[in-house]
Amino acid sequence: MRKSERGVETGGGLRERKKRETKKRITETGIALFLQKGIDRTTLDEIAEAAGISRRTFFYYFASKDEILLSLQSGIGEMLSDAVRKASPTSTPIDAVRDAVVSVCSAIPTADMIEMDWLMRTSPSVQARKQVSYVQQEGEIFEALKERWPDPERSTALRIVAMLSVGAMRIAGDMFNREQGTRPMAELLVEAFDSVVREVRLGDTRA
Amino acid sequence: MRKSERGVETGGGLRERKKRETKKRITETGIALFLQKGIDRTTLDEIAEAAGISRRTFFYYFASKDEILLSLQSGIGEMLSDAVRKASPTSTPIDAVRDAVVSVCSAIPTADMIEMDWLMRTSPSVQARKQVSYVQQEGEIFEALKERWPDPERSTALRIVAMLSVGAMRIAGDMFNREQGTRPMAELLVEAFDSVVREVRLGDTRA
DNA sequence: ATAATTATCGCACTAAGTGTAATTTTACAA
DNA sequence: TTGTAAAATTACACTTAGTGCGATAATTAT
Repeated sequence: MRKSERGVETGGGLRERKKRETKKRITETGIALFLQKGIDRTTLDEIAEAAGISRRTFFYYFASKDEILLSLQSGIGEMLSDAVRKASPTSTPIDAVRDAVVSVCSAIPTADMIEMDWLMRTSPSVQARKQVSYVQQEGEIFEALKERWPDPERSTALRIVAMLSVGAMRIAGDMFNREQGTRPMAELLVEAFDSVVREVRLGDTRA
Repeated sequence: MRKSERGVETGGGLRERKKRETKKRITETGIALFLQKGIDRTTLDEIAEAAGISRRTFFYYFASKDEILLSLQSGIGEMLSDAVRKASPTSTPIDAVRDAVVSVCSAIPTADMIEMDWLMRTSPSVQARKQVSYVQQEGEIFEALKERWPDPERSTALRIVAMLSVGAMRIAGDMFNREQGTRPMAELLVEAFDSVVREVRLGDTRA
């Protein structure tokens, strides 16, 4: 009888589901507290208690407090790389990245983006790690581009494309913040990429 | 009589001189320990004891352990900006930055660079802060470029130049590390800037 | 000399993060 | 069903970074 009661649509076993739920609960309560009182004034004990776990268990899921935020941003890099790898062969590398970034970012609600953007800027340590993640993303984009356009002659050009792409993303992010999220990120991204491409005439890089 | 004994060539008062000496002593003993046992395995107590000060006094000079390293890198940004502001009006913006970076880096002994480079890569937190300093430098370079080429029409182009410059610096840094400091930084910088300019045809950006 | 700064220090405290070992929960097979 | 291996959760003690505060000693100015 227990057997029939036991998880009917348990997506991948009870254990993993619980784990996913716990991690999600920690993340959500953590972010909620961060938004309430700021990252620095939120202690791990508070997060643990609010999430109904012990202090020690927190470190079973995250290596540090900052990683709550970073865990949200992770996964985006992979989605981006995948999208780049599937890019149309007729497009320019930078257009491929642009389209990938736009499509990935479009899936994120603007409200969430504003919150994340605010949190990222409040704590210096998180801001520092964000920069690191930018560098990582640049590397991932570069690798994806190399797979899609495997001509070794163009390798340097592709690295520059990756650099400029991340640069455009940062420009768009700054605009988004400056305008308090009035305009959607996708729009700002297109603008930023366009201005970069225009200034640099990157269209020529192809073929 | 005391009056005549008192500081003859005290460069700016006894107090300031002592302070400078103490700060220098902390920095040097700190770096020495970092190189011996790594940043993470060096505690503040060890640094303080080796430098002959109390743990508390350390925080009178530095806000954190990492800042020992960062304090060395500080000042470079300013030198860079100054050099850019004094650039020849006939040169291309990116060439101005290139020359500035090369001249500033040429003043740093290769041995020191290898040490610093190694230290920066060992500790994650320091690495993160290094990325932040890159972003700051990009901003400073951008501001300097705008002063030198004040045409508002070109502002975006200058921001991209600043981005690409920092990118070239990072590329050169990676090469420097990969080659274990076999070739001088100045040479690698010239190469990196050249390849960036070549790929992107940045010469056209002028005029 | 005396008074005002300023550097140095000690102490107690908070909070992040780690090591270890015990305990509970889940998975799986006899 | 039950025993057992593996994984999740917890408690406890510990190290270390960093802060607040107040006392003390050294420098400087009057």
